[in-house]
Formats: sequence, structure tokens, C-alpha cells
Amino acid sequence: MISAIMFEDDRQFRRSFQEYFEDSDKVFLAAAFADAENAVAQVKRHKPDVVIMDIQMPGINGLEALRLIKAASPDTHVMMLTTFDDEEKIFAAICSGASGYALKSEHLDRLEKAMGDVSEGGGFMSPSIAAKVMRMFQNQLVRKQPEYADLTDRQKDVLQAMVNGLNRKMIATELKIGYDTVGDHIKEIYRKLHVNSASEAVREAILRKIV
Amino acid sequence: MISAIMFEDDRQFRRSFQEYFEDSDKVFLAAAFADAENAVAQVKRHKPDVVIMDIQMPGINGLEALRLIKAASPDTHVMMLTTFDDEEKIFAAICSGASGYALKSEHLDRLEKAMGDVSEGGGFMSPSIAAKVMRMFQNQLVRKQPEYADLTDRQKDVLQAMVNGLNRKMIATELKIGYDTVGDHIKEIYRKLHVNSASEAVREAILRKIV
DNA sequence: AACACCCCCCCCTAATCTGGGGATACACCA
DNA sequence: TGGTGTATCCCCAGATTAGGGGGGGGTGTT
Repeated sequence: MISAIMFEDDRQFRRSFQEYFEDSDKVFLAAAFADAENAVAQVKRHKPDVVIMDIQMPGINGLEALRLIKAASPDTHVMMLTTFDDEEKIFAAICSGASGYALKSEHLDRLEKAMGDVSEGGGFMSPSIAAKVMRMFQNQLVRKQPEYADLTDRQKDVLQAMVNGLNRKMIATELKIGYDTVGDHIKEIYRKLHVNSASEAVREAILRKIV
Repeated sequence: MISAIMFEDDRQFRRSFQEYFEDSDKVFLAAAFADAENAVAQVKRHKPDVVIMDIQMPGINGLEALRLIKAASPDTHVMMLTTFDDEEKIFAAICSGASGYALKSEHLDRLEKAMGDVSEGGGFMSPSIAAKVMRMFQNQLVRKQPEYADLTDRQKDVLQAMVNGLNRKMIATELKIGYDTVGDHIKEIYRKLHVNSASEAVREAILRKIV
């Protein structure tokens, strides 16, 4: 038997949620609040195994509340339960330490199971969310090493200096070479990276090399 | 009713899997193979809604097979079903386009449900996998966001254009504003980001904003 | 000897950076 | 109501820098 508290402004949804878990022998829903104003205090008071958190709420929204709760008690497991499925919110929730991200369209028996998993340190994502996360993951990390430009050591030195914001004169001083030599290296770098400005070179350097 | 084929070298596990789905009215397990040698061909032949793929197999391993299948028919949904829960394999699977990643300890009825979700374009991860993925996501992407510079919408437009390698004249044309106005926005951007060149602005833009 | 890499010097145009000077519009607040 | 602030827009001009072209060297490897 695990304990949970819920923050959800939709009265109807809150009700049906409460009713469902009245008969549950797995989840004890200790309390349900219409806003997250005192979320941190309530978490401290009830010490729930799982917190169910809506995103769209008047006053403090669910993402802010999530951050506050995780800041105050990092070991609390929070599952987002919302209608939003846009990447930005999913992203924000995961980065802020959510343990789960479920859509309200999810069946309650699955949520019940999910809450059990989450209380044990597991994670849960509704199918469409999981698909989005995996896609994001792929996009973010696949293009890790697209085509490593074959720069010489010296050219890498110069490029690194450019990324650090140095201008040609400063690079010359830094590397103890002549001003025009820096220019020569830069010409080669541009040719190899297929760019023609320092900004673009810096972008390419960061997006596909040193990061 | 969705169709599936399975690649799994463990005879015992394959058997119990087959037996379970013989009685299923949701999943039709069309075939089960002990290795992935002809995975691509079998996928082409059976055109399954979902492919169940073990990782540890003699000959071609599941990750290689996944890559081959996704290369040959990108729309095929593949769910990894394995005992491995190390980040490297999860990472590799997701990056190679897996739609799901389940542990063999998962109950078969959950897998059945998961296969349905996956066949519809959703994703599935066993709780411990989901937790790991979210943690990876967090570590990889939280990193730098110390002070989000408070740029105005227009300034963000200009900065984005700079990242894209446009010079001032091009930005002016792009945003349909005057050349000198672009200069004004750039001045403000530099002031707010505490930099004084386009290269540095681009670096800051990438390292703490647009990714 | 050819090649790659690194170094140095010159030139010129175009672009950037930085400092000014304005104007309008809108929101906020006393 | 006027004042303050911010965001958007426009213009100017000097000093510096960048970008791209040329010309050379020297070294070390293949």
C-alpha cells in the first residue's frame, strides 16, 4: 500500500480520481488539492510515496510546484498528470526531476500500476509521451558526431580560441604566431568547415566538436 | 488485432511467450525466430505491426538487427525485450530507433498492452528503464542554464539569425527592418550577454539557449 | 620531389563595433 | 494626467576588424 497526494484544479477529474482510489488496495490517496500553493508544506506533512501533479493550475503551475518540491525534498517521486503533450512541457518536467509523465486520458488502473512503479523509483510515461521522449532523445544525441572535420592541430587551436571569443590579434598573441598566420589558419578552417565567417565557424565548432 | 514477430534465442522464454499469445485476442504472434540472421527478410515477409527483439543473440545481435530493420523499413515498430538495463544498450537502442524497451521481467499482460501501444506509434519503457532514460535526459540536457538572458522577442530573432550565419545586411532583409536597426539590436544583445562580438554571441546562444 | 603543415608579409574591400543623435508606441505608476 | 521605462524603429560616422586574394618561406613525411 502506497500513499499519494494530488494537486489538480479540475474538480470533476479530482473527484473521479478520488472515488477510484477509495476502493484501491494498492494506493491510498491521502489528500487532493485544487492548487499547488502549499504544495511543499503538504508534501512535508503527508510524506507521500507519490505526488500526482497537474500542470495547468491557477496560481503556481505544476512545473513550478515540481521544482519547488524537488528542491525541498529531492527524494519525493512526482508524477505529472496532464493533458499537455507538447515537447516543451515534457522536457521541462523531466529536466526538473519528474518521475513520470502521464496523460489524463490514461486509464486509472494503469495509473495505479504506474504509481506503484514510480513509488519504487521507477519511471512511467504514457505511450505517446514515451514515443516523443525517445524521438527527442534521438534527435538530441544522434547528431553527436556527424562528420568530424579533419582539422590540423594548429587549426583546432585557432578554432578553439575563436570559440573563446578571441579576435585575430589576441589569437596571434595567445599562440605566439603572426597576425597574418592566424588569418591563414582561419582561411583553411573556413574552407574545411564550408563556412565564411567566424560566427558560423564557432557554431560548427560547438555543434559538432568540442561542445 | 495486431501482428508480431519475435527474435529471441532463449528457447524457454520463446515458448512461454508463444503460449501466452496463442490465447490472446489482441496480439497474433506470427512467428518466432531463434536468431536475427534473416530479420530484414522476415520483416519484409510478415510485415508485422510490431517486432519483438532480444538483444543478446548468437550471430547478429538485437541492436544490429534493429538498425538493419529500421534502415530497410523505417516505419516498422521494434520493441526491445531483454534483460539488459545498462545505459549504453538503452542509449544505443533508442538512438537506433527502437519504439520500446522492455525488460524480460515484465509481465506478459503488460507487454501485450505495450505492443498495442507501440503498434499505434506510441512508445513503451519498463519502469526502471523509463527512470534511467529520464535521468540520462536530465544529465545530458540540464547542464547549462544558469542565467537565461532576458532577451526580447526581436533580439531573439536577430540572435537566431546570427546563429544561422547571416550578416547584418541579410538579417535586415530577413526581418524587414533597417540595417542600422539590426545594429541596435545587436548592441543590446551584446550588452545583455556580456560579449562584444558576433562569435561570442553565437557561442552563448548555442550553449545556453537554442541548443 | 611532392605533399602537408606551419609560418610570415602585403593588399583591398567590406563588414563590424561603438559612440552618438533621434522617433514612435505601449505599459505602468503615481 | 504626466512621468518613467521599455521595446521597437531609424540615421550617422569613425576606428577597427574580418574576409579574401596574392606572394613568399621553412620543415618533415612519404
